[in-house]
Amino acid sequence: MRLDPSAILKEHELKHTKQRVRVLEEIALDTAAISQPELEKKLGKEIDRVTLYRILNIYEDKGILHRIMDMNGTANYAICSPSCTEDHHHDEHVHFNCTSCAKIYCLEVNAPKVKMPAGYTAKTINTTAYGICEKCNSSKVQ
Amino acid sequence: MRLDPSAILKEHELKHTKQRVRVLEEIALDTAAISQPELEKKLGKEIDRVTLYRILNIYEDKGILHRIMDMNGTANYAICSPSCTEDHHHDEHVHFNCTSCAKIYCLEVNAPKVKMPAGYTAKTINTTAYGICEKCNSSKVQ
DNA sequence: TTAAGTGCAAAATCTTTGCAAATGT
DNA sequence: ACATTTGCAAAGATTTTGCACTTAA
Repeated sequence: MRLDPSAILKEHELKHTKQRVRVLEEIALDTAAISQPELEKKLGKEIDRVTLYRILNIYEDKGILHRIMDMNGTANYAICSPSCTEDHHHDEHVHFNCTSCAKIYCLEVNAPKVKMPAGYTAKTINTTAYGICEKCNSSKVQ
Repeated sequence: MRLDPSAILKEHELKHTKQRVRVLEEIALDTAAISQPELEKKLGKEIDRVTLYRILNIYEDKGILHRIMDMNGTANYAICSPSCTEDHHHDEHVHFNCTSCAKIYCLEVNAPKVKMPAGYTAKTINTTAYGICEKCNSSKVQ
């Protein structure tokens, strides 16, 4: 995964602080999206809870992270593809939400187009599959 | 929309109370899903906030309502199709979330199938389109 | 009659806001 | 040096829990 926290911050005209760098590092560790509670748990000693809220919000606004809500209404974050901008998130791939480990994966599969009924104009479409991920499937007790 | 609150309650072996009936009536008023805060606002004088939580949870467990999370992590509820059971919700149609009025519509369009990568087994797929709904489009100021 | 459901109070969480101190440019 | 960012405290909102009172069967 491409990741140079300093470059990303500079590119978006954000001040370079150790908290902001740590958040990006932590999120980049895994290809799956990470939930906010998980981030809190991992960074809780280094970063104040409120600061984490603010950093995640800024990152989402700037198009650095995209936010995926899971079934429970919990926010999950993943690094945006480089084509994401402040105005538009290109997260139109399929998400896979594992019902066993709760992780959300961004699959390399484009979301299929859907025909809208007359009068409805869709701007973005979000597709999320729920099931068992590869890791959980292979570690399954038979 | 099919709706006989008493019959639904009986069918699922739930006691018939006026609060439970009111919740079903209120949700059935609109074809769009209704958000929990909206329900609270409408029923707040008749039903305690805590009771509403409990009723909505039971209804979801029993397969009477299905819950759709919106972008903000707010729960929205719609009446399930009659084929929904306690074990499995058949809400595999497309949802349309209007970014103007915030309503969520259950469209009569089936969610397209998506091919999963090796190792991933999907149980259900959820597709949500974001955009402007028919009502908002037609009342739009030019 | 009695098991289940409701409402109220209160605890536990989660999220936002205000402000003084610390930090990056 | 100065504007921004952070951490803490506290307010606000949401969700859960416990328990006495009420209600449906």
